[in-house]
Amino acid sequence: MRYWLYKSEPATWSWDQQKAKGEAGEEWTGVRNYQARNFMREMKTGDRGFFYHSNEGKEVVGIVEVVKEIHPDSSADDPKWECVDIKAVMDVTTPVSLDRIKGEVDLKDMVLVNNSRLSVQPVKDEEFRRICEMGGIDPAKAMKG
DNA sequence: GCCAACGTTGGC
DNA sequence: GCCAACGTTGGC
Repeated sequence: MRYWLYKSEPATWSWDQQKAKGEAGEEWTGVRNYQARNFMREMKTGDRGFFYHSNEGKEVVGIVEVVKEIHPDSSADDPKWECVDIKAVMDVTTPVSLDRIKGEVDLKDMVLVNNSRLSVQPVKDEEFRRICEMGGIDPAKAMKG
């Protein structure tokens, strides 16, 4: 089981829209960056992740899970662009802002802090657990597959 | 709205 | 294959 973080501008695709897709989930379309795509290639069904609102909010708002592994991105005209499907699992009770994350010594090495432009990124187990705690949710529940 | 960081493109 | 020019992302 690995953990990830997915960024989305709420004006484009919000956590509410993701939740509305329910158990079936939705394709994580629109990634046009090799690094981000390659991370999606490593994802397995059941992997958990954070849903992060970029630009507006700048906070972790939800927990998601991979429901379909890598496949062509239906929104792309070039087949080299691929994506996974993810579904919403639960809300983060108290959204965890980028400011708070930057304020935590234990989280200073997060990709989110050091490479602000990468839209799909890996999260370490300890980092995932810490942010769950900061968000007021039980890490055991958020992290179980 | 600005701009730093990063990625991509294309001329040579 | 280098690198200047340009485009995009996303925090501030």
